[in-house]
Amino acid sequence: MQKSVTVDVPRECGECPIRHRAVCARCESDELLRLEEIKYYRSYEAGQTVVWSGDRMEFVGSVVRGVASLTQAMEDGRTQMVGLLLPSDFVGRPGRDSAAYDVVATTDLVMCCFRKKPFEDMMVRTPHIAQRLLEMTLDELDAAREWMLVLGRKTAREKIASLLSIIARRDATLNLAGVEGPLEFDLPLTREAMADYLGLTLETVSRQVNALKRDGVIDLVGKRHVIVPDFDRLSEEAGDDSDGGMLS
Amino acid sequence: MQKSVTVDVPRECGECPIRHRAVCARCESDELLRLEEIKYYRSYEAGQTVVWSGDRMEFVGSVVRGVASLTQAMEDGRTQMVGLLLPSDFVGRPGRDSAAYDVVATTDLVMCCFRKKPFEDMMVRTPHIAQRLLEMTLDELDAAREWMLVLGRKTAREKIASLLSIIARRDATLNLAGVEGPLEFDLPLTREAMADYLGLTLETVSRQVNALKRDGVIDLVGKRHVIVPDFDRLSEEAGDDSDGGMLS
DNA sequence: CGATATGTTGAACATTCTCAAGGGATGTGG
DNA sequence: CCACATCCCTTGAGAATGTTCAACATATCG
Repeated sequence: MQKSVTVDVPRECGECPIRHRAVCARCESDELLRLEEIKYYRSYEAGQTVVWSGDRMEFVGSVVRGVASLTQAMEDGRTQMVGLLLPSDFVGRPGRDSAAYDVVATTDLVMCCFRKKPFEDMMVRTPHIAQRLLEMTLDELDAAREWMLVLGRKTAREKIASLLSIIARRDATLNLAGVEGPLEFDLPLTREAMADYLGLTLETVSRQVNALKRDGVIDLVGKRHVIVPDFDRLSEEAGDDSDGGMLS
Repeated sequence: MQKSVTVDVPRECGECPIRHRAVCARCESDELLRLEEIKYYRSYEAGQTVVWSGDRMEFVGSVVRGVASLTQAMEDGRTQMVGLLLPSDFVGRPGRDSAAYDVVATTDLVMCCFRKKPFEDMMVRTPHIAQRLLEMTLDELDAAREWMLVLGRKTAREKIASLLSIIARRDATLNLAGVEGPLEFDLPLTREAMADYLGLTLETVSRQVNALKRDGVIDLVGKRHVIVPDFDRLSEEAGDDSDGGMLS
């Protein structure tokens, strides 16, 4: 069942693909050396649960490759995704020892982990880490508030367009491409996961995705590969300021 | 128009009512002295806007008394509240110079302010402030994620119950009362503000508040004073875990 | 007093949900 | 290689929750 996943991640932080965006972004080379001593990699298959809500958090870490989601569930099964973790995002909360949310790998996933205690010790002695973590947490808070607008006030169609717009934008920044010209990316989420992110049902997601396709806002190759011929058009459909609102 | 508001706030941080919960909570007495040098108080009347989204942020600070809200608006007027700031909550983001949200006083409000630059300088030299700010930001992020569940997955009735439950809880902790026995508090929000918080219309808020009253979940004195005879009952109506989920 | 802000209530309507059925694609065991 | 199960997705029809629009109530304030 447990397919072995090849972990071709550089041993040295200097060559790490998320070196300049992750929690270690501000570290000097001597600080990196100390991080290297305590870091280790873990891999997960798509669908695997990384941490269960309520469980003891043994480690914190960064997403290196792949996508993970934070979800919250009610007893009756209603589920809301509350975070979409892309490469360089941080998982875990220093100073808390049980997880508040389920963390699930939505694609194959590689994480750079630190056992919690050594990391907390390092945080105290390494202001660069705490500074960067504060900055990242503030960014996440902004993203969460952006989502609150999506969840509370947007229509189903706008919600879908918003999600596509965010993924497209993050994908573009990760690949160092601008948002000019056509964008193209793979959806890292099933229709159900999109529904959980957007506070919709998967049927509504399916209908609205296909409606956007019919209207030429997006094009689909298969079910998951999305082409955005005109990013501004997508932004309009998302109800965002025409002049690309600057998110993260 | 600008009614003068009496500012009877202690000049000394040692006597400040939010001393142990605000961004200064971890400061030593010498650090407090330096904060005292750069702090100043500002008062706002209910309804006044503290900062406009997009404006230059001249200061950051803490809510000392009263309630403020963070709201985000779309061009067509749809509005979503994304933060409810109660005493001890922090306003402003160090390292950013224009406000991302409208900040509005929903009741008369007293803030303890620091001009942004001196505060940022102090943050660099005073780890206790940065540490506390990180902690508070992580708490806010948790609260935002809790709200995402409310916005995305709860019914109108559950949304109202959730909001009342949160206000009741924060009010109780501020007054050092437990959540045992009947709770009582004033709603610091109009029906419209509640609607903006919950992603509803004000009509739906009105109907559901009165439905909760009809069903004996709450009692009302006037339109704004709420009595909660049984907090567990309210939590159930909110769709929360029966065993009071520990929020903040 | 009239003007304004806040809150309530009703009836028609719309968007989204629910329930149900079915369509590929992939994988597995016979 | 086929039969079958499973996963993911699509589509339809009816139901339901919440919205919209409108009227009215109540309180405060100048």
